[in-house]
Amino acid sequence: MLNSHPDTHPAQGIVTQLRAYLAQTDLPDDGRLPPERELSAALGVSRTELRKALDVLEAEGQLWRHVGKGTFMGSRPLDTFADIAALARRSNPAEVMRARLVIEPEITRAAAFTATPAAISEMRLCLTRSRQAETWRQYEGWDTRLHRTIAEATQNSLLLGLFDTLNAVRRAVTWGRLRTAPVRPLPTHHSFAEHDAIVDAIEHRDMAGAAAAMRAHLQTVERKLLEKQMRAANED
Amino acid sequence: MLNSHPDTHPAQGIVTQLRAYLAQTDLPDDGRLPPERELSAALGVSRTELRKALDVLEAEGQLWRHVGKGTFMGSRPLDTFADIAALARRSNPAEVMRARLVIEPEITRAAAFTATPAAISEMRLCLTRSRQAETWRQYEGWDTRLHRTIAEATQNSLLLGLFDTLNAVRRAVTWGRLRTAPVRPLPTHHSFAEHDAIVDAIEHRDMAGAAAAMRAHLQTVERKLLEKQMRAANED
DNA sequence: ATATAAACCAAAAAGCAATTGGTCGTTTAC
DNA sequence: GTAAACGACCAATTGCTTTTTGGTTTATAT
Repeated sequence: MLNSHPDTHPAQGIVTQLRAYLAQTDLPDDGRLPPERELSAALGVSRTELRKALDVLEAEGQLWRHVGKGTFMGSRPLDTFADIAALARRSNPAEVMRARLVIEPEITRAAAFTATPAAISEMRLCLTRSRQAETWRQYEGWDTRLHRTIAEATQNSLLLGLFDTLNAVRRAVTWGRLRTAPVRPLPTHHSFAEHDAIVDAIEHRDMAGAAAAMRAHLQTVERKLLEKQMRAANED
Repeated sequence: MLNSHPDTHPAQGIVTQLRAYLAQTDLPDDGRLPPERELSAALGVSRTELRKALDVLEAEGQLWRHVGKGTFMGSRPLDTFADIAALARRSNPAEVMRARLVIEPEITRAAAFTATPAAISEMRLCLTRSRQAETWRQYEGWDTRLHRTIAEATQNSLLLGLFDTLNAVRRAVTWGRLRTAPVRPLPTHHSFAEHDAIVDAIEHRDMAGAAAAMRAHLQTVERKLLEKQMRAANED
């Protein structure tokens, strides 16, 4: 009825019409444009033709669509670059250790500012349990839980998420054969005193001290790891 | 006040009763045990007393609980927070800002140590382009790229991945209506000088200075954001 | 005093209806 | 005759409500 003269390719005209609409219309913050059914009615074209025009713009990369979600301007948001497996593949133990040295002291510093008494007593529990551990596996469990409790104490779910990601990559990265010995942790294990120092600093709201203690602890872990690596290399 | 009294008599019996129940009962695959209300009825004890017993077992690390989920045997599954959308849903602009303040200065510090001349000249390019930006969208593009170039300069793919995660969450979080104004960035925009200071410090291998400059920059951004929020609130 | 029962709370889950891009079949128009 | 238009349907997704669940508080009773 309306376009009684199909002189040119009709789709092309609808594309320009759609471009004009997008240029002059205020889109919401997320760049979402109206659903196809509404838009086709607003533009006075059929949904079929509108979809052809949208196909063109999508091929040009100017918008992206998804069933149930809608149609959005801009480029499709890259989903989950935080793929643990991919990260672990690209990374290596040395990088993980350096990343921990960058991230965890600052998380500890923040935790010293925000930790609740409940969080601190949970840290103390981890200290006690890790000392009572009969196997290295148990010890590692409490050690991991201590570090995560510190991250939780920041009361920042995003920081906690980043910590978890870091932790997941740490476990996923191949640490070669340098694994824990089957003997039980000795009471002179370096981490005990270092963990105590960290929690003490947090309890005293000593932000600088907490960060320094965590950094010192991780540096010790790094050194021990290198020594193990050396020994393993010499055994070959 | 906490555990001055061992109070072995009442709770201890329920703990053993609960242990016996857990030993003889077939739990589902996920290790979930009945809700407290059912379990207390089944064991013939009050919920208060059952909860005391559950507290003991939880402190021992034999089970974990979560509101809305339930109570489960074993150790709490370290929920892999790699999902950007889930993180964004749990987080908020204030958390994102705080997380940036915790993470990015240290990344900048590390970058000051490892940045190559090529990386530094790319940072300089971002500075120039951001000054030439005609729209806020363009400016944001170069600003984002500058920050990412700094993260790349750490030459640590894991740190870069964590930065990307942080950045993705930042974009995914709903910033409400406080969006960029449609005017072009003024030459007196605070970020210009601050960005310069960051890159200068990196170029001079001044790790402490680079971290401080980044922290100052982010604090300015935070302040400006709060001002915007205030203004938006007053307009309502 | 202490334990109990009940009520309430917020987080999480489960269920349900509405929305939305994608697809197919039939009808309509020129 | 051919292509557009229309309608119906589908599955993914969202938004909302209701239910469940651990955690907390309050009043009551023993």
